[in-house]
Amino acid sequence: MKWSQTLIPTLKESPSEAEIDSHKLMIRAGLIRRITAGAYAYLPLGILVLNKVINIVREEMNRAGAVEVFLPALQPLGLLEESGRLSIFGDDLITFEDRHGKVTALGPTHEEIITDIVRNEISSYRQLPITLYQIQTKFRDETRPRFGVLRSKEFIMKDAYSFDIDYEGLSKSYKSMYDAYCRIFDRCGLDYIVVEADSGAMGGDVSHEFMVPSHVGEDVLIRCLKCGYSANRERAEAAPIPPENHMTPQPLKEIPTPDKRTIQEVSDFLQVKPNRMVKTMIYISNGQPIAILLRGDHEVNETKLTKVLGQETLALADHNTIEHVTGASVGFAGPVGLPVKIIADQAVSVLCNFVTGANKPDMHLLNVNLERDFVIDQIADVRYVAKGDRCPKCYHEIDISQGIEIGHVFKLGTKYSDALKAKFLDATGKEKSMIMGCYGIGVNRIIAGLIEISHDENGIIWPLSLAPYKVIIIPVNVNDTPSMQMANQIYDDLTSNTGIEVLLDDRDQRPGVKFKDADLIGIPIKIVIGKKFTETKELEIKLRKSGETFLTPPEEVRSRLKSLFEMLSKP
RNA sequence: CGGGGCGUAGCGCAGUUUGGCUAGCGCGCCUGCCUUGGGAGCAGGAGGUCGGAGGUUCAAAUCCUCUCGCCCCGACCA
Repeated sequence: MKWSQTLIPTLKESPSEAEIDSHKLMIRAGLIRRITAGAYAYLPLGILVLNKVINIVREEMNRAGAVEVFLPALQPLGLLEESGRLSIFGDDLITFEDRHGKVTALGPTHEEIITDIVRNEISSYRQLPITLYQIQTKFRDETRPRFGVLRSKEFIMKDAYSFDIDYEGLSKSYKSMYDAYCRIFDRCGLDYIVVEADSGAMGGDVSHEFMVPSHVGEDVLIRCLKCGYSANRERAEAAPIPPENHMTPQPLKEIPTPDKRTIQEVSDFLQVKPNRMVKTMIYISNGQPIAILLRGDHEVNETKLTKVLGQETLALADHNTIEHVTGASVGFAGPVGLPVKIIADQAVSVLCNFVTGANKPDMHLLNVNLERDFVIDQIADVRYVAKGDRCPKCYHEIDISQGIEIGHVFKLGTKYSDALKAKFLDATGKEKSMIMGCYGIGVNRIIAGLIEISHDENGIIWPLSLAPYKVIIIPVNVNDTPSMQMANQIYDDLTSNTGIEVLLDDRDQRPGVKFKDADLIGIPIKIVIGKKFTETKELEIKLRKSGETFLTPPEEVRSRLKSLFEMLSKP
């Protein structure tokens, strides 16, 4: 491609709408333009990269034995109702009413559609297992789109669904997808880590997330840098905190704390550290109020709590309920004398002489102790891992960082096949639910994630595998006939004889402009035709990443490129 | 949805507090000259419903009301 014949609108200045590096660079390098909040147009350079990613994904899916389909963006609400996810997606679902008054959704994901197809078309174990996938735009009315294509209202996702006759088969399908994901992200040049995840709204049990560590990531990574334990925030566990056996219980004491409601306020007022305090949170579970005890510096993990309670519905109690249950306004709840079921987090169960609310207005209790002052119904792990916690496997201090979620695999089991009645007859003629797995990749996020970890002050640094063009030819002076002839000759040769994607910067711009633009758009290899060519007929081949330069006579360009490609392809 | 901010040329911004000539600046764009190894220089030029609607006023980018859009923090989120 010749620069003058395509559209690569680079910007010298950073657009004000962008906050993070990948977003800024995608706009400055002319990959994308925002059309409205959470929706982006991909310009010529952007779609070239997008297609590179898609091709890699498609190749690896096919290699893993998955079969491609293409599903509609339009979805009837009925299927979502049938699976019970209409209310779960709620306002995230983008819907509209058609001319007949029928309400239709823009698909946020496709479990229901694919399951509907499979239940209609597959009825025998002889047709299983099968894994179907598609690469398609998904729509979600995110409450707050941000960071460019990292969180947008429409985004491209590769989603795959496996159907097996038993759990052993599911494990094989899962493993096969998991391995394919590793190959995909490796080929894209991403540094990623795999974490244990909770399956959340998807249902099912086993789940892994593929994350690119990055300070702009919206997901939390809990890792042990010693033994390799890794999990996401919902899933991560900490080693139990050992009991404080050296402390002797002190007499219980009531103390006035006028208008001190939050842990921080009480902590400052009483000069007691938050980790010596216990907060009492009133939840409504199955219509009944229950109390959750947490250390003052810890946060409740509702995912874990839901599992402990075995309840589908769980919500914080409203202020009226709290006052009714505790006898005091919000901020003064405590376990002593509380007439409801009490679940204590493990970290609370090892404390002595702690501070709690007194269940009286403007009063707290000092030197509260378990057993002596109140009894609990259950000890459980219901909190998020916090700084200072230790690894549950090896007791090394745990590391908390952030990451961008680029892929997620789930073992779903029969959640959807039961709900949607996707059944088959096994070899003995018995009807069974299909065993499902689902596997997603955020295609746009791969691009943004890659840029986050691969750029410098001059712009993007593409790996060979994703680069929109592998080589850019820069004739320093387009008005110098010999240089231009040389540039065209190499361009024609590479384009027609090697299949290497080449961009020829034929613009009549000063060299500085062209070098800066080449760096900004991140082309891995530059071929510069300039002073050296005029003097000695040599071309300069320069690498974007390292800045290394090789002087090469024109007839050796192809062989030089070949060896450089080999070098750059190595991880 | 709560809090904060912004909307003036393709991009980045000043001007708005305290209303007042033809609405400015940098980058980009067009023409010419000159220049050609890291975002050159000179000269000339094009480009604006000041987000939109209504109002106050002799006069509105500026004040008032309504409205639309965008960004940030939080809540939310496979």
